Amino acid sequence: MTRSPPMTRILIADDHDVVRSGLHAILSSQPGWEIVGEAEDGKRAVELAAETQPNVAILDYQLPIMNGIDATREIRAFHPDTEVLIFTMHESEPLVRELLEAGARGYLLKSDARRFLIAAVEALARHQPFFTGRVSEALLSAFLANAHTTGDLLTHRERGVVQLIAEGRTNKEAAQLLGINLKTVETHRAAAMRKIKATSSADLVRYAIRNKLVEP
Amino acid sequence: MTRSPPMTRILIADDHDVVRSGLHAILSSQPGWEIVGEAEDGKRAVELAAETQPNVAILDYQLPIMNGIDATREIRAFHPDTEVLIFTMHESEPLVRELLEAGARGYLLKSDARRFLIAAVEALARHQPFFTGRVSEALLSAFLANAHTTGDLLTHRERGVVQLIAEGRTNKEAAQLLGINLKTVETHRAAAMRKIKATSSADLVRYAIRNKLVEP
DNA sequence: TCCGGACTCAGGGTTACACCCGATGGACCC
DNA sequence: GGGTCCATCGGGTGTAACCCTGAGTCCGGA
Repeated sequence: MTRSPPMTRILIADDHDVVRSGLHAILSSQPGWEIVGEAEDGKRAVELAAETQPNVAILDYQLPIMNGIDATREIRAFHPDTEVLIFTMHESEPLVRELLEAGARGYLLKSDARRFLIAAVEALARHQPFFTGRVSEALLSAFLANAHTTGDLLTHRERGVVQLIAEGRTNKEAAQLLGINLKTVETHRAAAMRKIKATSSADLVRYAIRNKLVEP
Repeated sequence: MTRSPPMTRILIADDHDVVRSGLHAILSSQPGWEIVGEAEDGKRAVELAAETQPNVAILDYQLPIMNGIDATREIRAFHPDTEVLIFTMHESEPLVRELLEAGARGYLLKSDARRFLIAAVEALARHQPFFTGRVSEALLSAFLANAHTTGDLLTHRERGVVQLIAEGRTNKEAAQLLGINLKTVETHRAAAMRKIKATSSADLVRYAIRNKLVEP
């Protein structure tokens, strides 16, 4: 079943189907490239990555249910051979830091897609980093040199909980989606609210929007 | 040069080339449909509309240089036969009002693209309105009938309550600030959430941010 | 090897909110 | 002068959220 030139297997995750169509159209025209899955939220992306074992996973940063950072972490944890290309609208350096820490090795702005998408996937398939915008490999090496410049930001779990709450989920729903106990969600939520100095759920939602965890 | 079945001539304007690729892939597979131009900003969209005289212009709302509303106005002013389909990420009622006023007759959410794009273009090509999401033809006719009754979905009191809640106040605090009873606040809040179809406080906060009642 | 942080879960209590029912008074309008 | 909408207020009930404390596992760094 395997062919002599190894296929580049690609997974696409974006909540807008027109973007998925666009990526599909651009990528599938390349010889030797194959779209092995399309997901519309982060949770499904992780599942599909487990099923299809792609070489490159192209993830929108703003994904429902599970954001791009957490999805990257999950994918990289269980399938280190899968390289993750983050595909996003915005440029934010704290964001990039967290993404690199999570294991992403590519960062492509949507406005650069047509020019650099092919090159980005080629680079990732060779396990080389690829960046557009102000992000550069220098940032990567500088980042990897001095590790823990991350301030008192939220932990992975806390961020995931905050996102779900900001999307309108109740604590109980978040617990079900994350597969953990309600009490654990309450703990993470309280810790997050303490860290970001939020005194109400509305504060938490506004924080999530400012930090692009969810869309307004 | 003209063919017996009249072609549907389509103009695409979106600042993300991957979205343009997606639209192109979906639309050009339809028999009798032709993409006559692609623009990446609003100014270019107006120029291309003048050159190519499309039947349907698909405009992203968030366009560089000239936004979707102004582009719609220009296109409709000089080429009333060109119907405008607004293609956007978000749903915002004041936005829709302005767009309808500017002359757009279609409103399609990007998340609904694959399901409804074909139907939307078909409708527009027949000079019929098309909407997805909470927008409906009823809104259009009601809007065109009496401009000011749909003026604002929420009443003054409801909007004030929504704003305070989105700022992080509790119902009780809002009642004290407004000098009314807690039960009254609960009534207004419930009415507002019903009207804006919010099922959680987070939905309400995001609505308030979208409509600029509060800062993120 | 010890220590701290992250993640997990739990009990028990108080408060706030959601949802159901109801009502009154006033303004506007045909 | 009777709709219609808005704004105001109330009772009752159940659920969810919030607050505090404690405590176990696991992992990586000093």
